[in-house]
Amino acid sequence: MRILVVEDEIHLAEALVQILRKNNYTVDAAHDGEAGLDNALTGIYDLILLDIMLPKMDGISILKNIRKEGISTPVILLTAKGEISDKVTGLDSGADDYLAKPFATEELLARIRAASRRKGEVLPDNALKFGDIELNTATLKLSTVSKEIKLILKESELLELLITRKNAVTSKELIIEKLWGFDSEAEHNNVEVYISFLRKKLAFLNSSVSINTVRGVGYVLEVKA
Amino acid sequence: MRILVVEDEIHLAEALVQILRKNNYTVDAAHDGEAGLDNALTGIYDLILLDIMLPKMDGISILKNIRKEGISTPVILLTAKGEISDKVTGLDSGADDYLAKPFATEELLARIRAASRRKGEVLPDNALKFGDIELNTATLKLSTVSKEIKLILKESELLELLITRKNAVTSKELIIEKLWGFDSEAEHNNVEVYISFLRKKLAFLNSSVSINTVRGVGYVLEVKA
DNA sequence: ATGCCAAACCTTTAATCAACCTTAAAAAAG
DNA sequence: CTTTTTTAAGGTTGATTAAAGGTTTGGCAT
Repeated sequence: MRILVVEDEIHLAEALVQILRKNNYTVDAAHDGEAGLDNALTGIYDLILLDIMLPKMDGISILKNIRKEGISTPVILLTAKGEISDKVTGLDSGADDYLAKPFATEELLARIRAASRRKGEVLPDNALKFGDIELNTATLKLSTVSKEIKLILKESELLELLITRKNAVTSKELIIEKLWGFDSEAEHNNVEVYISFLRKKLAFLNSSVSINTVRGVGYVLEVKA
Repeated sequence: MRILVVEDEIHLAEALVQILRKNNYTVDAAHDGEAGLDNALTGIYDLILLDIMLPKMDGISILKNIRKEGISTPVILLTAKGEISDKVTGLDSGADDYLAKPFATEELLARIRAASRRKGEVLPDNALKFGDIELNTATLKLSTVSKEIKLILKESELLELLITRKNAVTSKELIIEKLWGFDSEAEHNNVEVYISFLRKKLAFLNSSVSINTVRGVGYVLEVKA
């Protein structure tokens, strides 16, 4: 269970990190909004503790941003005492919970347990989201809200790679290295075949996600308008 | 963007180098503390990944040393998992961030982006700017604030060359060498054709950037008033 | 200076070539 | 035997090259 703490007061941040580590969580900290957003966008976290007042980018903007990117990691907002409007805005923006500073350690831990429990009900582990699709790398099922289709292992691995690298163009060489191994005999055509398979399944799902070819460079995921 | 990796575990060091190169960073590696300090003191790096436990000289000493010399290159410390005291010491000594081993590739990249952004570098590594245009060499898209157009690979490579050499006149010979390779059969006319293609696309964008011909010498970018 | 010429350069298009796509079938794995 | 992976082949698309004709430039003779 990996937690991201986004808090600019170094003192409080360190305290949080220590408390959480002591309770067997893996913890990373970011001390301003931009760093927090960057970390959050990696999608590797199971929970985010997010201060609202932050340098460079406020917590609400971060929250909206990560939700827009399809990342559904539970977020607990840390609000200054009594800022009710903050709380409302936060929940509207996709927060799961809020916690007024100062707070008791036990309350924090309780809310974390609650948030992660809630998440477990909604989204299975190993689920990756991009646009309107969700890929479960454990069950190899690719789904939209209305449809679902089974992938085979290589298809899932390929799509997983493309989703985790959604901001970059992924070359066939990299794909071969990741799916077939460093010095395999696999040809470009192997990649093309699986790209073709995936496209067919995306079409079947009527997904707005498509795989874009950048000739001479590689492939990149795209959400059609 | 040039990164120095100081890490004594050859295996991890090599992995880091490969990952970073693949993400378009220029990377050098040092395998012990003294070599690391020497390299760091050159001041040519935009970022340093610094292991704490190193033969000959530990990472914290290196860090203090380069800060004492007035070098403000962002430093990300690589710490063994859970060594909080390391982290505190590290931050007190002038580190920008720390990363616990083992770490996810994406997290590493995110922290690098965050660190370089903090330093003032805003653009992703494969975005090049000149005048009112921005070229993304990964997606091959050329854009102004209002418009965007797709380039093909050779066009992008050519424009990239012109942008990186914006203060010099770039000869057709050099262009041929860079885009077609050392002893290719390519003619001057091949270059002229792609220059023509690029000019057409710049015109489409209504960009203030134009490609200036210096007769007998080569081409140079220019921003119209 | 003026006009002419040759060289350098520009632009467009058609043909060629390489990258990519798709499908089917063979081979391998389970 | 079924499912997955690999190989293979033909088709399609789009990039590259080559070629031709037009335009600009600068040198040079007048």
